[in-house]
Amino acid sequence: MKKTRNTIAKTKIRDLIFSSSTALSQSQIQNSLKGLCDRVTIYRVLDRLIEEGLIHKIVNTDGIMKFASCHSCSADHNHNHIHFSCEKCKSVTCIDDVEPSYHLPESYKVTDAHFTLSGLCPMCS
Amino acid sequence: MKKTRNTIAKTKIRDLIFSSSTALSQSQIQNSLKGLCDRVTIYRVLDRLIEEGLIHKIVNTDGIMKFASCHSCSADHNHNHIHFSCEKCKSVTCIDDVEPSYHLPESYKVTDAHFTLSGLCPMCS
DNA sequence: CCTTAATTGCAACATTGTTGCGTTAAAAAT
DNA sequence: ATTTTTAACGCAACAATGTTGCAATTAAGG
Repeated sequence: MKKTRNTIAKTKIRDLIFSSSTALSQSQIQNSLKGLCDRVTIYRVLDRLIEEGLIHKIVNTDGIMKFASCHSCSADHNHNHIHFSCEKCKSVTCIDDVEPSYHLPESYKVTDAHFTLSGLCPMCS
Repeated sequence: MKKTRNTIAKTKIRDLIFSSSTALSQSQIQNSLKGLCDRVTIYRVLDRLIEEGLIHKIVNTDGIMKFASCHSCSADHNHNHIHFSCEKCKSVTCIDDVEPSYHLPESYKVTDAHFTLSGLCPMCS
């Protein structure tokens, strides 16, 4: 398999995501980095971090992708916890301690769950 | 409040969505209409249909918006049923008879649930 | 038929995300 | 310490989704 390198951009982006209490979008990361690297590089670093199992990708209710660290899902590495999306401040938060329950007809083969509740977060309500 | 008009485009788009077993994206609708109206018109008609409570909007796992009829949620008009997103044929289906259950800390004010399971639909598995 | 304002088409724009390619720079090999 | 390899980068260009402003059109009520 391919070797990966530890670059300045990768380290900075990883640290940003790991120190954030909410999931971050590419544009949020770009604003924090203040021109450290190109837009495209951020996308490519994010792809690599996902491949390495360090972060996971969440679709927000507005269709924008957000990225969060995998500290709670490192055990069996499932990302099937609930996410909360605030309609006011647009923050996306992983609710790590809540696992969703569901039931589907046998004919469906489920591989992933994407459960997001929207409303007002503790800060905005 | 504003009066709404029944135009050819609106009628056709409504019929399309209501006769479809899966949720449709703007581009899918555009392909079906074969130049009946402009791209922008489709977006505006969809907005109106949502406002009128005839259809609802679903974010697919890839971030693309899909639109489906509201036949099952007309009672108390909640769209909090489960959706299934097929990774192969990219179809999004409303699983009307399954309601998700969840539990969140009191500090969060939940107004909507967006629950999508992904994997393989009955046709693709 | 006439009026009015909801709806449309078109052009332009914003944002997110991707791809190709020549250059740069980690990190291993010498 | 220097060379080599190739992962990672910057830049330009592109694609797709979605939005906005404005002039022209047209549904629907009088």
